[in-house]
Amino acid sequence: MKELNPLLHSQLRLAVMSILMNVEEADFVYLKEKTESTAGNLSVQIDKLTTAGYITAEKGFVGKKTRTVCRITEQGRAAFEQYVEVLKDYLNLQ
Amino acid sequence: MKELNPLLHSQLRLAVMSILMNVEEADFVYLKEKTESTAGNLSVQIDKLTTAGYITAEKGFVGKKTRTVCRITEQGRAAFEQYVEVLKDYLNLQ
DNA sequence: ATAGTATGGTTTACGTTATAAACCAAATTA
DNA sequence: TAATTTGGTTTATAACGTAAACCATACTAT
Repeated sequence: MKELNPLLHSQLRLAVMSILMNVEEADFVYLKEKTESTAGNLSVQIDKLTTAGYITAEKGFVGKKTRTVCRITEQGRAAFEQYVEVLKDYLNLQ
Repeated sequence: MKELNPLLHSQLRLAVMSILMNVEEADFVYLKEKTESTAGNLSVQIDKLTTAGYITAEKGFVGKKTRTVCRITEQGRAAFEQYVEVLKDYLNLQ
């Protein structure tokens, strides 16, 4: 049985990646609402995904308010797809 | 997004459950080989699954050697299937 | 003006968890 | 009978997830 990428095998990080797989971009506030996570937890996990090169997080402004926009990278997309394939074995799917 | 049962969202415990979903029974040595885990780690995780009521672990003898035989319970089977359904959302499957 | 509150986060401290190392008893082999 | 193997359990540690505390700026009410 292959290893499950530990960076992705975490509920909140997986949720973030899952969302980013389906949208072009998502900001911090949206991710926080969708995942029902605390800001602190989300911040930490976004950092980890960013450091790994799985997502990008651009900090900008909309009017005078800060806004952090996240996007999945090609590397992140590949890692996610790979993770899904491995997980299918564990779940006895297809 | 629903919660991922934390008891199942662990590589080794998930591997054990996955195996036990497909066989009537499996002993400690077999699980250790299949999962490529250390005995200590496996022992701990089997305990947790047993305490949760997801598997049973019968300690017996074969000749003079001890042998721990594991089986999944109905509760464990249900929890696994439930976990798979929740996870499918995260993985964007079906 | 300024005190209070909301927004959009980051940093830090803590408890939990996974994991390996150390250990143990019994059986087998040299 | 000494050493090794087998089949595990217990314990110590490091990593991890999480929430609480915090910070800066913006907005609102007085």
